[in-house]
Amino acid sequence: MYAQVILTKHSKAIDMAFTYKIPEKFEDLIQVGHKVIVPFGIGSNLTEAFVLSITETTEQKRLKTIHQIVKDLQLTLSQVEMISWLKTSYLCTYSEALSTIIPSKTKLIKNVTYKWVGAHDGLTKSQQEICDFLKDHKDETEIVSLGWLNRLRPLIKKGLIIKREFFQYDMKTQYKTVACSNIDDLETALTKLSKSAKKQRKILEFIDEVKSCDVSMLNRELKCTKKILDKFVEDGLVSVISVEKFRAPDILNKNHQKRSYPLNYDQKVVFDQILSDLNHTHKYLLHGVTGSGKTEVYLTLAEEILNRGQQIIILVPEIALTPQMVGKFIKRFGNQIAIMHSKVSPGERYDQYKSIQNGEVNIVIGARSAIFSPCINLGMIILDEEHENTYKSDNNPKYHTVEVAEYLADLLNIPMLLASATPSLNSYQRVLDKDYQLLEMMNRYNQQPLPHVHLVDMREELLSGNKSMFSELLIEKIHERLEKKEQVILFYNRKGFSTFVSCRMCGYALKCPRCDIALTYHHKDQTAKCSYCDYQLKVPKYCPECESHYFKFFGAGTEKIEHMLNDFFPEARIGRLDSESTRKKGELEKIIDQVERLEIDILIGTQMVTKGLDFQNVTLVGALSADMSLNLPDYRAPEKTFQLLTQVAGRAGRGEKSGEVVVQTYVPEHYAITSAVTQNYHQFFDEEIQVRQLFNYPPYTEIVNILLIGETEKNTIDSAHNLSHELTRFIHKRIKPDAVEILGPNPALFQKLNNKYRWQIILKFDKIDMVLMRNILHYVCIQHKDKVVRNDVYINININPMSLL
DNA sequence: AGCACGCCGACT
DNA sequence: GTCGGCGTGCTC
Repeated sequence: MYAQVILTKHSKAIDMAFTYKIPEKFEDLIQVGHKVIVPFGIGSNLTEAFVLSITETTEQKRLKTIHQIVKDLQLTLSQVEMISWLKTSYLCTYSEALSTIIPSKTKLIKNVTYKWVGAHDGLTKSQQEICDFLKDHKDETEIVSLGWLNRLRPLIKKGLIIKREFFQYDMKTQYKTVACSNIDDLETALTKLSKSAKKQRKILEFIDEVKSCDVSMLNRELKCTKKILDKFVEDGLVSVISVEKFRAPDILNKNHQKRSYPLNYDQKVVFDQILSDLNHTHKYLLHGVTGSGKTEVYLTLAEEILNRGQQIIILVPEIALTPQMVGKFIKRFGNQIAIMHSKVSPGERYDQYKSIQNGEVNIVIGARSAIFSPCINLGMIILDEEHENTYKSDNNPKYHTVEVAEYLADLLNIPMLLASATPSLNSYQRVLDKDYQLLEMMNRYNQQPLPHVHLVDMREELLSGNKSMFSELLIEKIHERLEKKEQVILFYNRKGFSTFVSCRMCGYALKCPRCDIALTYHHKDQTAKCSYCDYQLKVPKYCPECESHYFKFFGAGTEKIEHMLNDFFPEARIGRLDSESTRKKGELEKIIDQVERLEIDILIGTQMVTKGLDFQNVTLVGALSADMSLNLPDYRAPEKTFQLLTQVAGRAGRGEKSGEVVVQTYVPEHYAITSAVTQNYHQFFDEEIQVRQLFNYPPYTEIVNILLIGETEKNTIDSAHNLSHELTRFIHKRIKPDAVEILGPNPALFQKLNNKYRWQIILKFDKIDMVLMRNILHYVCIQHKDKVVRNDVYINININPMSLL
C-alpha cells in the first residue's frame, strides 16, 4: 500500500503530494488525515507530513517508506477534502491551506544530535576540530549554528559521526490528578477515622457524595493536604488517577444557569421552515432586521441539531465584538461549547480542537477560521452577519467563509444558514437565482418600532453659515438626551477621508467615468487617479458641477471630533471607540462597560460602534458624515455605506425607549442614503444591482486582483507589464476578448509599503470562466512565475477581493 | 525548505 | 590543494 502525503514545510518548490510506501506494520493502522514522519530529500531528513490519500498501486518508482505515524493530531476526512479545495479555489499552497486548518503550535519540533564514534585517521585539521569538539561534548545540537554542517557531512558518510533525529511536541497535553471514591459503605469508613478528625470526615463525605473530583479543588475548597489524601489511598478508601485536563477559554469555565426564551411568531416560522427540510443541502438566507432576535433562532436550531446527535458551527464576524452571542449560548448550553478565534490561547485551542474531534463538544462558535473545525458529525452551519468583510481572509489562502461554508454544506449534504439585516448583494442575488431560499423576519423582537431617521442636508447647513461637523438638529437632539440622562452614539467613518475630492456645496465627488468609483487624490502632483484603471485628471480649483470653491479633499479624525464636541457640551462625558483607542487589551470591554454603567453620555466611534453593541439606554444615534464611505474608491462603496448606516441606526432604541437617528450627508439624494434612512433593503438592492450590471461588477462578474510586490520600482513595473502581457495572451487564446476585462497594470492604492513597491492588475470576467481563469492564473503566475516576473517580485493573487484597494 | 553539486576566487 | 560563497536543480 502507498500513501500520498503533503509536507508541512512552507515552500512553493515542494508544493505537491509525494508518494510513500506504507510499511506492513502500519497497513492496518494508517488513515487518511494522519500526521506522519517521512524521510525527505537527498539527505532523507525526517520531516512532518499529512496523509492525503491511500492507494493500492502507484506509478512512482524509487519510493521511500513512511517512518512513523504520529498519534497526536489528525485531520478529519472533510478537512482533507477542504485542503485540496482551498488549494485549487484560491491558488494557495498545500502548506498554506494546512496551516489555516490546523491550530498553530501543533507542529513537531525537530531536534538533531551528532555523536562521535570513530577514529581520527586521515582527517583534515578542521574535521579533527569537530571530532574533538564532539568528544568533549558527548551530544551536541548547537553544532548546526556553528556553520560546521558542510564539514560534518563527509564525516557522517564515513561513519565516524552518527546523526540522530527526534521530534518533540510543541503542544503538551496537560494532566490533572483526580481522586475517585472506593468507599462501599460510608458509615464503616467513617468509623475508622479518629473522632477528632473533623476535616478528614468532611472530605471523605464529600468524596463519597461526588464519587470523583479534582485534587486541586479538594485542596482549595476543603484544605485537603497531600498527607490526608495519601492516608485515604493507603486505607483503600480513595484512588488517585491522572487524567487529561481540558483547557478552555475562561468564559466557558464559569457556571451558568440555563435559560431559554420562547420564539415569537416570526422566529417560529423561520425555525419550522428550516426544520422541515433538515436532511438536505439547503442554503438559506435569513433577512432579519436589527433586533429581530436572530440569535434565538440559532439557539433553537442548535438545540435541535444537538438532539439529533450532530454538531453545529456558528460563525460570527468578529468574536471580540459579539460577547453577547457567546453569552447567550453559554446560558443555554453550559460548557458544551468550543470557542475558536485568534485570541484563544494555543493550549486552549489545542484541547478544544481535540474535544470537537472526539465529539465531546458539539457546538462551535467562532470567527471565520472556525469553519475549519474538525467536526466529525456536522449537522448545520450558521453564519451571522453574513455581509461582513471580516469573513474574507486576507492571508493566504484568501478564502471567503461563505464560499467555504457552501462547499462544506454541499460536501456533507447539510443545511447552511446565512443571516443578516443587510444581506450582501451577492447573497441576495443568489436568492433571486434560486440558489438560496429566502427567510424573513421584518419585525423587532420586542415589537419596538425601528428608530425614526432624520436626514440632514449638510449643504444647507453650510449655506446657513454652519461650518461645523454638527448640524443644528443633531446639537438640539444631543441636548435633549443629555437632559433626559439618555445616551448618544456618534458614528464617524474616518476610513477614506482625504483620499477623495468632493464639493461641500453640492456633494459632487470626482469619479472615474469608466469604473464608476471615486478618484483618489494624490498630493504630490495634484491629480486625482482611478485605482482600477489608468484614468487621471488634474484636480480642478472649482467644482465642475456648481463652480463653488468649496471643492477639496477634507476630513477630520475622531479625536478632533471629540475636541469639537467638548466645546459644544463641556459637561458631557465623552468616550471614544476606534482601533486606536482600543489597541490595548481589555480597553474595548472597559469602554463598553462604562457605557453600560451610564458613565459615558456620548460615545464617538468608527465602524466599531456599528457592530453588535446592545445598549438599552442609547436612544440617539448620529451618523456625522454618512457619505464618507460612499466616496471610497471602491465599487462596493454604496453597499458598504448602506450596511453601515442600517447597522448603526439599529443601535438606537434597543431597550424600552424608542430611538432616533440623525444622518448627516452632503448627498441626501443618493440611493444608498435614502434607502438606509427608510430602512428599505429592496429599494437599495434594486438600484445597486443595476449599477453592478452596467459597469460589469459582481455579482455579474468575477474579479481577480493580482498584486505585484517588488524590492525595486523598475523590476516591479517591468514585471507587472510583462505579467499583464502574458496573461492577456493566454486569456485571449482561451476566452472571448469581450468576456474579459484586463485593467492595469496600475500602481496599487498604497504604491509603496514597507519599502516595497506595489502594482496591480485587475481581471473582470464572466462567472462561467472561473475555472478556466484559475487554470490560466496557476499556469502563468505560479508554474511559470520565474519566466514572467523578476525573481525579487512576489505575486499575490486575490480571488474575489472584498475591495480593490 | 534543505541539501548537493559545481564553479569560482581567496588564502595557507 | 583546501575552504567557503553562491547559483541551480531536485526532492516520492
